[in-house]
Amino acid sequence: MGDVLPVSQQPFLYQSANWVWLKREFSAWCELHGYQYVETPVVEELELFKRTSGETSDIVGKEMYLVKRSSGEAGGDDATLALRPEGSAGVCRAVVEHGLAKNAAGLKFYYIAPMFRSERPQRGRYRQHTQMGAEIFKEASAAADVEMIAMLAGFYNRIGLGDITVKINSVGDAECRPRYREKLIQFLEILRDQMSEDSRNRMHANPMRALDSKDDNDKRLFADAPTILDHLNQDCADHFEEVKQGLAKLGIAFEVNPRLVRGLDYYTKTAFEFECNTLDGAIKVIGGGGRYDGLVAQLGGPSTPGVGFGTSIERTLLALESQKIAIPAFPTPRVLVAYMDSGVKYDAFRIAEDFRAEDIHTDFLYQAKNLGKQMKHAAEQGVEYVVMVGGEEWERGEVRVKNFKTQEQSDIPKESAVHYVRGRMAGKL
RNA sequence: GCGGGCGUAGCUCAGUUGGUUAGAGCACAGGAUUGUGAUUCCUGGGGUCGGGGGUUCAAGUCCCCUCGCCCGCCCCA
Repeated sequence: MGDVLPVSQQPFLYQSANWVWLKREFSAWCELHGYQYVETPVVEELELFKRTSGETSDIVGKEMYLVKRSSGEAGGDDATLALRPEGSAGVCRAVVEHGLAKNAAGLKFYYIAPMFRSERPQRGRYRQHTQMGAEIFKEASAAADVEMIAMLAGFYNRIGLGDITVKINSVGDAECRPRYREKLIQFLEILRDQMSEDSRNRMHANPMRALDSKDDNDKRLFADAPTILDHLNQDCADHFEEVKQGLAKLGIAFEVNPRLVRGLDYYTKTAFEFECNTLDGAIKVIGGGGRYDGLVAQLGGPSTPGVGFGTSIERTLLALESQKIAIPAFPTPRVLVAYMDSGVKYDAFRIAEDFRAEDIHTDFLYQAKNLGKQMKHAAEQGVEYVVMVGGEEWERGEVRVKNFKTQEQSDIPKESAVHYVRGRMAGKL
């Protein structure tokens, strides 16, 4: 990502008002569903990600930023730490470390946090991206999967994003997936010499991903490949069935894609992705997630089911931009308190504080040479009222209040200026 | 990680076969206008020409390296 600044010439993606708004919307939506905020460190033990994401995954294999310990620390110069490439592993680690899975039921967490992957950056794909995610622990029921999908769909809907396609799949579990995997490798072996080099390299490390090849010839070759959905055991099949039925009952449209695979090895049963059709192919996926029933146990905790999702702020903003969805700008001041000369500057300052104490967004210039400058500033900021301090009326204990829209102005006792303006503003509504 | 394109003022860009002190528009600041903004006129501040090295009497311009952004892959969010 680049610098996120309150500058209107910045690209939409990097305007800070957009970020503030999106994060607030997400927090509010999660809290409405009973999720509570968590934060975990950016830097974790490298081993955590190796163990959870899978040694053969691209993320661990070539996209992780490695961090050396300081030379004074035990462990010396070895790069045994890493910048987190994804969010779930750290949250699971915290759940295990604090024994959270042992006592509370229905743990529901959300987070908004930067993730790091060492790749060649391009539009919609950054070395640092910010993920908004949620996780549910200790819930094996398919209803939890349904809530995750419904919640993310509801979030996009809440922020006005349309043209979203929900794709779901089941990737099986530790029992049925290896069986399918063997069968798939057998199928691919026969085509070995005809497939693309990329697919040949992938077929043993991650055969399910090979099926997802973009090569036209591969697509044709793999058309009749066995699918995971035909090889699920009873438990996984029942679970998937309930997810589909649950989504249907909630009126959430979805497509089943038996070739959908996620980039991390720890997923079990449900996997899902959200595509935004107004974005280009490569960056269409703006969010995704799935179930990870083995993850907590893998980290040394009690056997604890979990399901989660993540969505990228960057891609979500690109999606909002592609649909020309207006995001509220930062609020601008409604009142400017101006002063005639520096002798009354702090009197004006105090009056500005009176307005702010009444929750009226009020501006004040620290060093204004003359009233003209302050008027110009008021115009640029689009304020509704200017309160002028100084001159004859100030001697009488009054301030001059100017309605910037109508040009009308009148002198008001200084202690009732706030109530005067507030009354006018309220009357206008 | 692989292949390609682009980096000149805050922004959009110009800059000839290498040749004085790198320009324009917009934006910004000051003044005309010391109790009232939008027009106009005048003046001004701003640049490591992405960075480093090389060739040359001379480099924004040519060569090499590097960083950043963008595009296509791999992969992902």
